[in-house]
Amino acid sequence: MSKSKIKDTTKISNAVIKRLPRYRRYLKELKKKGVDKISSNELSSLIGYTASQIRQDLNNFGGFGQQGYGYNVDGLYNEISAILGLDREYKMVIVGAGNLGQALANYTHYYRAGFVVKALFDVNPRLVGLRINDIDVLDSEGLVEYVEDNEIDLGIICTTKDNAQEIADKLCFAGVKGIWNFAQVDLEVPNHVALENVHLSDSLYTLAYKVSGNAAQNGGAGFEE
Amino acid sequence: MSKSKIKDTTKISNAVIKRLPRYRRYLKELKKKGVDKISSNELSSLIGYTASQIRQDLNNFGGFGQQGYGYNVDGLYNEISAILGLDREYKMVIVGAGNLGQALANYTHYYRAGFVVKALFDVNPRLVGLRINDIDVLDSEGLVEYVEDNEIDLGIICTTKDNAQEIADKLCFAGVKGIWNFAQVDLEVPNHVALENVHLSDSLYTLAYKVSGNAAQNGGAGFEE
DNA sequence: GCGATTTTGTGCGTTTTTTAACGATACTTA
DNA sequence: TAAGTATCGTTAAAAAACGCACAAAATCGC
Ligand SMILES: NC(=O)c1ccc[n+]([C@@H]2O[C@H](COP(=O)([O-])OP(=O)(O)OC[C@H]3O[C@@H](n4cnc5c(N)ncnc54)[C@H](O)[C@@H]3O)[C@@H](O)[C@H]2O)c1
Ligand SMILES: NC(=O)c1ccc[n+]([C@@H]2O[C@H](COP(=O)([O-])OP(=O)(O)OC[C@H]3O[C@@H](n4cnc5c(N)ncnc54)[C@H](O)[C@@H]3O)[C@@H](O)[C@H]2O)c1
Repeated sequence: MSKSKIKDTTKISNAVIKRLPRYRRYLKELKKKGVDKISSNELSSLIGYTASQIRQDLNNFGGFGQQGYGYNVDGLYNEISAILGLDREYKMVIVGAGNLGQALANYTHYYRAGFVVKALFDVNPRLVGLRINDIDVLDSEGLVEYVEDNEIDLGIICTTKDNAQEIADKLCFAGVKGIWNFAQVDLEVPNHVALENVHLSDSLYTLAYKVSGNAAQNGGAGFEE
Repeated sequence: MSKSKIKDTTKISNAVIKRLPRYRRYLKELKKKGVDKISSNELSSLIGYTASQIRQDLNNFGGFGQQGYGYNVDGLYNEISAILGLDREYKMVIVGAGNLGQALANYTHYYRAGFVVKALFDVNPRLVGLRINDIDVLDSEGLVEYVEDNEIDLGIICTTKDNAQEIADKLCFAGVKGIWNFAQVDLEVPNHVALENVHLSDSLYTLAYKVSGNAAQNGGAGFEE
């Protein structure tokens, strides 16, 4: 499927990466609708990025399209999935079995996408021992050992912000490859560990800014980011 | 406090706005520690943005600092809070009282910050009638009327993606000023309604990208975004 | 099978964003 | 109070991101 042309994908800008999941979402919809092929122009009017940007984004990874034809929906979907690393399974633990930790554990879609929550961890003895969506809540004393023994790939931090750095340190020590952080704090992790923050409050405050008189109104079609 | 110099804040770039909540978080910490003043250089080594960028960002809104001194922590915190629109109260409803809707309703910090959840809405009769964190779960039949009657400012969408656009339409019709969307879909809203998306899956997939071999490693101190 | 048409991949100019440099200004201390 | 120092606000330069335009290549219709 992919051409033999070798691209250096080691320094793709963050802006490009952030758009990939969005491409994938639209391609998934198109697949579901039974659409076989799509041109950058058609994609553009769906997604809201310029056709030029779409072509340029995709070309960072390889020539997935064909002149005069466009892109094969199924093929492109698979390529992007592979680029994102979604063609494998990720073992995860959630640390902090409170509101958010439980909500994530109950969310079944990730499992289907290859993200498997193996265990939850908490310090609260009233939570330890529970089963949430068939996943055990374990005592966080055993976190490091569990992560090591079960070769956990990703740690999800859903504790209060005061404990987050400590948890992150433990997770990194135990060998996770990435951390998905929901605590409202910026964590320090070693270079070889990936970090993705979900700062919900920051997002809400951004919304407040847009709503309050200070901000310019969205002039366009409701796309952003 | 603020100088009389008039700035045109109607076309501040999104990149700047996204950094404001982060400035505010660090200033809050400094306040808590009893720090009175801070220079752009000191802030830089805390936050990880260049001192130059910090000064330029802040200058978009006014000259909050003083030469030879720096910035007054308390004053700057208040200025940024005001810019973000956090010096008022927002009335909110959550549509979709599932995992995520309940997690948000249970989260008490937003209340303190002026974001008050007035009601949850759901179609599921088994959820309607419940009280979550002292907030009623109402039948979503009455959504439009409730939003109109109670002058709700913001709608939070926590339903499945298939219903999200319909809910958004109702919320907009009923007069909300902004929508915080957690459904994995890009919504269309009128120009005068602000929209902020939290695409959790996109964030997770970005993490997968960074973890998978494709990505370049984070060369620095663990800061990003 | 061939010409008209479509559409990509890509070089290049433009815009946006970030970083650097520095004069102006206010603080600090002796 | 005045010299010296710290630090901002701002302008200029550099870098990054984006969009335009077009040649090359493949498709599609006849
Ligand atoms: N719930 C939300 O809507 C929301 C919104 C914005 C931000 N957040 C952030 O997400 C994080 C979690 O939020 P939440 O609402 O689930 O909080 P929560 O209080 O419901 O849950 C936190 C859980 O972490 C556990 N915990 C604390 N220290 C721990 C440790 N050292 N090891 C293991 N477990 C530990 C607690 O026992 C608790 O069960 C917080 O940092 C919060 O600021 C949540
Ligand atoms: N929970 C997570 O961890 C998670 C992660 C990523 C994305 N999301 C997204 O967030 C959204 C909510 O997730 P969730 O886990 O809370 O799902 P959920 O299924 O637990 O809750 C959805 C709720 O919405 C209600 N609902 C459906 N249609 C409605 C309508 N028309 N009006 C009012 N209520 C309606 C349902 O009855 C249900 O209670 C989904 O779009 C999901 O894709 C959730």
